[in-house]
Amino acid sequence: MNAELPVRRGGRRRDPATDSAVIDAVLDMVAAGATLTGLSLVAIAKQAGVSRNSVYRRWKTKDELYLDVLETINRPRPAPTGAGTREDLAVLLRGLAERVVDQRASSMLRALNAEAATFPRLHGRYFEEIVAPRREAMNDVLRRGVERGEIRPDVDPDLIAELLVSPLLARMASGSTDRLDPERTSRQIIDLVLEGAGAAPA
Amino acid sequence: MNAELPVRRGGRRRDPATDSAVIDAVLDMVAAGATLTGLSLVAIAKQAGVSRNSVYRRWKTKDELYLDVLETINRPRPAPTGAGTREDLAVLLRGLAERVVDQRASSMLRALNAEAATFPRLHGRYFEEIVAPRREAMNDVLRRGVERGEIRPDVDPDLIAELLVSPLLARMASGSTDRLDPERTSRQIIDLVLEGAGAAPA
Amino acid sequence: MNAELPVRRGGRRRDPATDSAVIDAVLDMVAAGATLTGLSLVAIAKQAGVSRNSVYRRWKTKDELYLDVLETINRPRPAPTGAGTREDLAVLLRGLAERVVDQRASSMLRALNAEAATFPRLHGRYFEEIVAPRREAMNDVLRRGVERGEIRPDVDPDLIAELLVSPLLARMASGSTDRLDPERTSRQIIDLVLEGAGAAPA
Amino acid sequence: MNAELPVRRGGRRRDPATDSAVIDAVLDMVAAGATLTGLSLVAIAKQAGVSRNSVYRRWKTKDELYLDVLETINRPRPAPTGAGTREDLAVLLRGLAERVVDQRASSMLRALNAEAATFPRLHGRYFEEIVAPRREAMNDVLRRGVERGEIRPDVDPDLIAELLVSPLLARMASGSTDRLDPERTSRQIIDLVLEGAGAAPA
DNA sequence: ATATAATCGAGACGGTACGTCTGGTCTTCGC
DNA sequence: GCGAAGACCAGACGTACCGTCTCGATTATAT
Repeated sequence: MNAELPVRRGGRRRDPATDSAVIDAVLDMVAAGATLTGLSLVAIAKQAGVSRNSVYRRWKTKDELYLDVLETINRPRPAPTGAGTREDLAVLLRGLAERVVDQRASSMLRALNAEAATFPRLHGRYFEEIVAPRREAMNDVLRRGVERGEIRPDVDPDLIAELLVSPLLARMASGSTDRLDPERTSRQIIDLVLEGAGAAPA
Repeated sequence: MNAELPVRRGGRRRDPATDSAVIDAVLDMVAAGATLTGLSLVAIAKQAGVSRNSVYRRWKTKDELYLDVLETINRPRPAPTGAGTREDLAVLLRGLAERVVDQRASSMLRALNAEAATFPRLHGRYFEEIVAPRREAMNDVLRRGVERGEIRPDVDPDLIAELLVSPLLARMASGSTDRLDPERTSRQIIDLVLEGAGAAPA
Repeated sequence: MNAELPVRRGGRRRDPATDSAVIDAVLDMVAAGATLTGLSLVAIAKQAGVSRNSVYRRWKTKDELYLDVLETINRPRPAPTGAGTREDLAVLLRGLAERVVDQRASSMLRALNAEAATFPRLHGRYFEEIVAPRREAMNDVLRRGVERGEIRPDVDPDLIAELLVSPLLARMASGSTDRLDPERTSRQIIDLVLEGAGAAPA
Repeated sequence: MNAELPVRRGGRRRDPATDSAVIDAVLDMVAAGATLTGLSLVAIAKQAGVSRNSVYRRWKTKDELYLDVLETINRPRPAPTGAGTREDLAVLLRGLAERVVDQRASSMLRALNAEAATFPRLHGRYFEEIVAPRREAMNDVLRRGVERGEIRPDVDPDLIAELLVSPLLARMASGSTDRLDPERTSRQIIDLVLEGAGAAPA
């Protein structure tokens, strides 16, 4: 897990509980309002109930540590069933919504977005490993939707995708994830985007 | 502007250029990636080319200073013309998009959202003075749209509003405001939300 | 007093009490058994009741600080009256003995001798400014003694000097300065060195 | 040699080379300018090319280790021949001078004197086992000298002893043992102390 | 032969101290 | 009075080291 494992030639083993205690501490503190730059390995160690030494031994910089934290966040993404466009979109949006509802995960991601400039490597990794695959999956579903005749072929699919995920992303960014029921909200968004808000001209 | 003005009995006058230099410094540093908690009055003074003393004389805390910075951000909001729903929405969205494109303003707001927990007073003010009025205006337009028969009456208007503004808010949050043409993007969003992405059943 | 004084263009003045508090702290701690290498500016600051900052502002290294401490030790050396060899020697030895009796001074010098290798510059200064002049004075007195016919001309004067001062130096080195009466002990040493311990062959 | 040897029921034997390597390391480092408090078992282990474990297994504290080091220093003391006072004194002083010339031994003793307060037990042992017997021997010789009519009976023998040994002790304390020829210097000191530096009144 | 037992090097661990840096306050100077 | 310079205390940070504990490998004794 840690970037740089020394060659094992003997000596005491690292306590695996320390790793998770530290990562938990990071998530808790960020969820409590800390910024990524504001956090220090020292403060994290204190919160984790671990000696500074043990933290610095594992991660030289905050960057490396946050990478491992990100790894923890990156849960397996849901696979669309292929039953139908509406259902496939629901699977994807529900997956996103569930992450948004997870206070610790969404706080971490919000912080990462806000401080992307300070942690370019971290932000890049986040994009490649978390954002990109999900965006790709969404595109696949939309493409199949067009083939099936369920999605208008004359609209930029990227725009459709943006319309679908932005409400959830915006909530994550603003932290207003209180009254968010993943299942219900996903459905509502999909229905509205597919059918449109405009009144049918009689 | 400043919370506490001393009784003027003589002596040198405060240099008004100092005020704007400091506020500019804050906006520049936040746009450059600084967090609100991470900034210190000392660092700000250095960046503004002003003595620490001059900053502390004007603002006791970061909170007070940021309030004044926020004031600067809060440009007059555009008034819908009333010509038609589609046009009115375009006016509102264009106003939002223009703010999103402004690097310094959008960085400040992104930071404020990310650290809302740390600056509750500030965040409250931001909500009351910037978010609420615009949300109200949007609701007005949608209500009139329903009355005019241009907006479906069977859908929660809050959800429609959310769909309309979220793409721009999400871009602000993620900082990807590069290829954002306020006029064009606003139109695209409105069109898609009103007409829907689903193919009409033949 | 301190090596590097900044150009004064304004700003708060350094508190002179801090200087002496720190120097006192050093003397006290060394007298209490601390070694020169063992002492840290941090510990000294704590003992002096002063912030670390204030210490580091004045002295960059322990070396510089100890130089100033040494300055304090270097009290004016007594001048022989010229009345007679025995009396002149008494003046010099009494001066040395008094310094040996001073716990703080003698502890400092003992420490300095023990760690000469670690503080070569410091030890050099000590030798030049404290040891050398006194050694010179002793030589002058002995030379005059030879001229007056009060000191044997056939013995190396350096050896005589060494015999005179070593008992006091040895006591300083071993720290056994308890029962040392400067006046009485000086006399005894001089008497014995001049007259010899050997029984006159009848 | 080491305080606490485990009951032997099997297992690997301790490498005797380790003991001497460690003790050598201590003597070398002290001779190189280290203080007794400044040395740590860790640093000693590194210098000795031995694992920390092996050091701590043998000595719990620096105190215990230094005791063993002291043991090494304590070479057999020379026995006066009884041929004559002058010769007996020469034997004793030569023994002392030889120890003073030994860089490692004299550095160790100088350090021990400088830090006597920190290592009272160690210093006590040093006094009892090294200083006291030699001082006693010196007193014996002087007492016999008085009986033989070679030493003035009207002078405190302790003062005579002090005069004899102090030049060598002072050199040890100051580290100036370069140009010290044990044989020659001992003779010179004895001659001068016995015959005195004062010119015989014609 | 095969337990048993101690040594040894490597290294994790908590604790402590160090020197640096920065933040906010206070004090002095010059305009 | 204002702005600039800087002293001052408090506190955090990252590093380094110390003494202890834990582990695998090795080496010797005892069964």
